[in-house]
Amino acid sequence: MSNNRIKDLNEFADVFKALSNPHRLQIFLRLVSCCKPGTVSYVDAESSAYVGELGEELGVVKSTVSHHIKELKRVGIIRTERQGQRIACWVDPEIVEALKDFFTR
Amino acid sequence: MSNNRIKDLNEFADVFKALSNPHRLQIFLRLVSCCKPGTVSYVDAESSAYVGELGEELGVVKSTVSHHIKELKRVGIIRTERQGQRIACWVDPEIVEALKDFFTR
DNA sequence: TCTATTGTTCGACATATTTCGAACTATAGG
DNA sequence: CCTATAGTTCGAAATATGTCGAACAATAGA
Repeated sequence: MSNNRIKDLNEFADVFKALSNPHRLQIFLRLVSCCKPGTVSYVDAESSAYVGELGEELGVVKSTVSHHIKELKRVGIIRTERQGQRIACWVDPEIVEALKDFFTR
Repeated sequence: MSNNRIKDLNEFADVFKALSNPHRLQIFLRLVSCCKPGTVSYVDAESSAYVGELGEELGVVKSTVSHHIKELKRVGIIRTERQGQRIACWVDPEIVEALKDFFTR
């Protein structure tokens, strides 16, 4: 099925769209530091951030941050987990690998 | 100047935006095969394509292809050169390197 | 249970994007 | 000089995106 190719194409297009907004790209860069080998699935203060923090850093209101987080999550760039009152966010290391591979060939 | 960071950020955001449209991403993938070492700045039938060809492959009218090509060019993803009546297009190998580096760290 | 904190959802609005077709420009070849 | 081919520019229309503020939901702690 060459349908797979189209699916892949559109999925990558979606990922790039998610990264095409400066605020979302900033969120990505802020979070991506956790993707060193060894911290892969471990979430702590340095490898993740809370929605509120991200909003302050970006200078946008929380509803907008929430919207961006949702989009980044939808396309598989970040993962989230509730920790008490707050939601921790981190980049999925697999997507970074996939993107690296995408440009390596 | 940490202004550089913002400039970089917005430039990368622009590149991702250019790749976020499925038609433009298809053009990129169609052209990127030329980025093997050795064909770096050489434009020939296999490493480039003409605007008209790309349009047929995508199923969009030429004015739309022209628009997409212009955008891909604006952000530095592709380069073009007139060859007689036609315009040859190819991916700038440097941007592929930059993108690879972007996801490697 | 009441309150403060944190985040989500929703509606509204302004702006940007994608695409088309028509008109225009550039080049090659009689 | 005329004509065909290839591409660009422009204007219009439909759709998508980014952002805010208000209202709502979940959690922790007194």
